[in-house]
Amino acid sequence: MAQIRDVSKRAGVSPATVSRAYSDPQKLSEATLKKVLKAAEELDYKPSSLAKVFRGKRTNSVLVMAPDLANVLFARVLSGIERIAAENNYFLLVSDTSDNTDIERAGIEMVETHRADGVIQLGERPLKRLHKAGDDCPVPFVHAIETDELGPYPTVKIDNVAAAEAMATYLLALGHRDIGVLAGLRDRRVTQQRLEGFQAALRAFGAPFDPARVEYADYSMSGGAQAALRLLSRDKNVTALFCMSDEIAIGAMRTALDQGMTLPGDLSVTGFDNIDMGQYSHPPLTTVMQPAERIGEVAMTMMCNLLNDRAVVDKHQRLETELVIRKSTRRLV
Amino acid sequence: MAQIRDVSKRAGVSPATVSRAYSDPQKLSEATLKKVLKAAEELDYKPSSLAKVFRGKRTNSVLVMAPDLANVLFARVLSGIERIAAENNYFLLVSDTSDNTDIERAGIEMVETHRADGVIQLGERPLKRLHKAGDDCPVPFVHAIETDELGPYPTVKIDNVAAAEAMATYLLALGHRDIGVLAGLRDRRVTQQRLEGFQAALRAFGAPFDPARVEYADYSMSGGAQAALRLLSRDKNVTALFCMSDEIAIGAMRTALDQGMTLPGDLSVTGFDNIDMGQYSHPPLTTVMQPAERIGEVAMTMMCNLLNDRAVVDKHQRLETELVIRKSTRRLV
DNA sequence: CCGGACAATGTAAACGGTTTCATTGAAAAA
DNA sequence: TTTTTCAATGAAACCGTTTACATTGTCCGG
Repeated sequence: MAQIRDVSKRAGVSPATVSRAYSDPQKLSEATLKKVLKAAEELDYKPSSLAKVFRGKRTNSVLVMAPDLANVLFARVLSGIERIAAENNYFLLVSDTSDNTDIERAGIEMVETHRADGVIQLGERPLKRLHKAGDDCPVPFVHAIETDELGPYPTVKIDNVAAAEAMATYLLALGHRDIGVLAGLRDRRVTQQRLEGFQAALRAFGAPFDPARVEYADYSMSGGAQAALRLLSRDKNVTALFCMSDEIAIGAMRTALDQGMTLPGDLSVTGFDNIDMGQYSHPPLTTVMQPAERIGEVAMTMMCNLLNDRAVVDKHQRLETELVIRKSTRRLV
Repeated sequence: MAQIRDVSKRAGVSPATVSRAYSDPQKLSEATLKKVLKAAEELDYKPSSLAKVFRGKRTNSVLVMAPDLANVLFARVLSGIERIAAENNYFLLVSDTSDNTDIERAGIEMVETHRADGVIQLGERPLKRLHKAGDDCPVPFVHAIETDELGPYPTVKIDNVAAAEAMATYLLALGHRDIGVLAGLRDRRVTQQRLEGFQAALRAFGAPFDPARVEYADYSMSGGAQAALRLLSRDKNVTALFCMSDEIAIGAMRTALDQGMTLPGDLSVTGFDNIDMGQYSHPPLTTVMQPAERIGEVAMTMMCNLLNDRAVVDKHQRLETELVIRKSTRRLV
C-alpha cells in the first residue's frame, strides 16, 4: 500500500503538503493540490486512518454496550444510534454484555486505552466508577433506556412510571379491578418503576394492590408464557394482565389461548414497548409505545456533543410515550 | 494518563522492559516483572491499545455489515458473531448498510485504511471488487446468509433451495395443490432460490406452477400482510400459503384472520427462518429453522482463521435446516 | 581460566501520518 | 525602492508502543 511519502515523492512535494491536501485543501494552491491528487490517484493511495487516529488521539468510534443484541428493543435503539453515528462519521463498536460482569471495566477501559472515544450503555448494570467520579465523568458516557438519573452523565429514557400509570389507568377505566401483573426481571430498575406506576394508578382509583398477583419473568415470550401459567392457574379471578413488555404479553396470550380462554373476552392483556409484532399478534396488542429508534438517536446526539465539548443541553431527557390501543383489551361489563 | 515511559522511569527500567512485562512476561526475571507491575499499578498505567495497534498493524476488530440491524434474523446472526469475537478478543464494528450504495467501497476501505482487519457481510449486495480479484481476496472477507458461492471468499448459509423444497414437499404431502407463494424481495438471491426449491417440489409431485400465485413483498410483517391481501382477494382457491419468511407469514395470518378465515382450517400457512415469534403466533407457525446464531458463529470462526493465516477448511459451508411443524398447517381432506 | 552460549535488559528505529515552526517569495503598503 | 504581510510550502518533531539488534553479565564446558 502506497504511503504518504510515496505520494509526496511522486508529486515532488513534501509529505506535509500531501497531508494538507486531505485535511484542509484550501491551504494549498490550485496547482499543487491537483498535482498531489493526481499522484495519489495513480498510486491508489489511501491515508491510513489508523495512523491519523493515533496522531490525533481520536478514534472516531464509540462503544455501544447492549445487554442483548437479539432483543428487538435494543436492536432498534442500536439502529437509531447507527443512523446518527453514520451522519457524524463515527463508527460503532458494539458489544453484547449479556451476563458478563467484567463488562463495566471493559467498557471504560476501551476508552482509557484509546479504542473508543466514548461509550453508550443501554443496559442497566451500574457503572460504579462513573458514579463515584462525582460531577464529571472520567470518560464521555451516555446511559440510555434503563437508567436512573443519578450519575454525572446524560441519560435518555422514557418516564416508565408515568407510562405504566397511564396504561394501568386505562385498564382501570375499562372497569378492570382484578389485574394480574406480569413483571419483568425483579431486580431491574424498569421493572420497579413500572410496578410503581401501576400501583399509583390503583391508588388513584382506590383499588387495593395484591402482591400475590405479581409474577416475575425475564423479558421474553417464553418467560411471559410461563409466568402467565403460574399466575392463571393460581388465580382464576383476574380479568386483565398488565405485562411489562410486549414479549411477555405475547407469551401470556399464547398461554391464555392454550388454556382455552378467549381474548380479550375472558382476559384483557396489555404490553409495553410497542414492538412491530404487537400489531400482528392475535389479538393485536394494546401497548405503550416506546420510541426506541429515537432514544438511540438522542443518545448518539448527546454523545456527539460530549465529544465535541459542546454542552449537552438537556442532560436527562425523557421521551414521550403513547398509549396504543388495539384489540387485546376490552371494557368489563 | 500515565505512559510507558513514566512507568519505566519509576521502575528504573527501560520502556522495552515494561512493554515486555505485558507482551511476554516470562522473558523477564521474576524481580523485574514484579517491579514493573508495581510501578504500573501505582501510576494506574494502561497501555494504549491504539498505539499498540498502530505499531502492530492489527486492529483486532472486524467490520460487520448488515442490511438491517432491527431485523431479528440479522440481530441473531450478529449475536453469534459477537460471541465468537469476544472469545477471540476481537471487537466488532457494525454498520447498518440499509439503502446506502456506497457501502461496498466503504467496507473495503475500512480495512484498506486499517480501521478493521476484515469484514463480514450479511446482506447480499455484491462486492464487485472482491469478485474480480480472482482467487485471492484483497481483504479478509466472509459472506454470510445471502450469498452465492462464486466469490473467492468463504461463505456460510443454509441450502435455501433444499429447505424450500422440503417445506413445499411437506405442504404437498398434506394434500395441498393450490399453494400461493408470498415471496420476498424479487431481486434477492434468497428469494430466487426459495422459489426454485418450491418449484422443484411441485415438479416432483407433478403439480403445475402458476406464476400468478406468486406475490412479492419486502421481508416484513406489513409486507406480508399486504401481499396476502393482494393474493387472497384475487384468488379464492388457494388452500395454503408458502411464505418466504416468518415475518411475511405472520403478516399474512393477520390478513387472513382479518378476512374472517380460520387458521389452519381455511388456509395453511408456512414460514421461514424460525424466529422466536413463530412459537407464539396464532396459530403457532410451521416453518423451517435457520440456525442464525450458528451462522454467525461459523462466519466469525472463518474470519478468525482467515486473519491468522490458518486455512479455512470448509470454504463454503451450508448449515442444516430443519422443518418445524407446528399448528399453522393441516392436512387437506 | 577462557570462550561461547544464553538469559536479561537496554537502545533506538520503526509504524504513517499531523502539526508546529521556519522559510521563501510575491504582493501590498509606505 | 524598501519594508511589511501573508500565502504556500518544507523540515522535523511528535503520537506511544513494539521489536530488531546491541550489550552486559553469568554460567558452563573444555
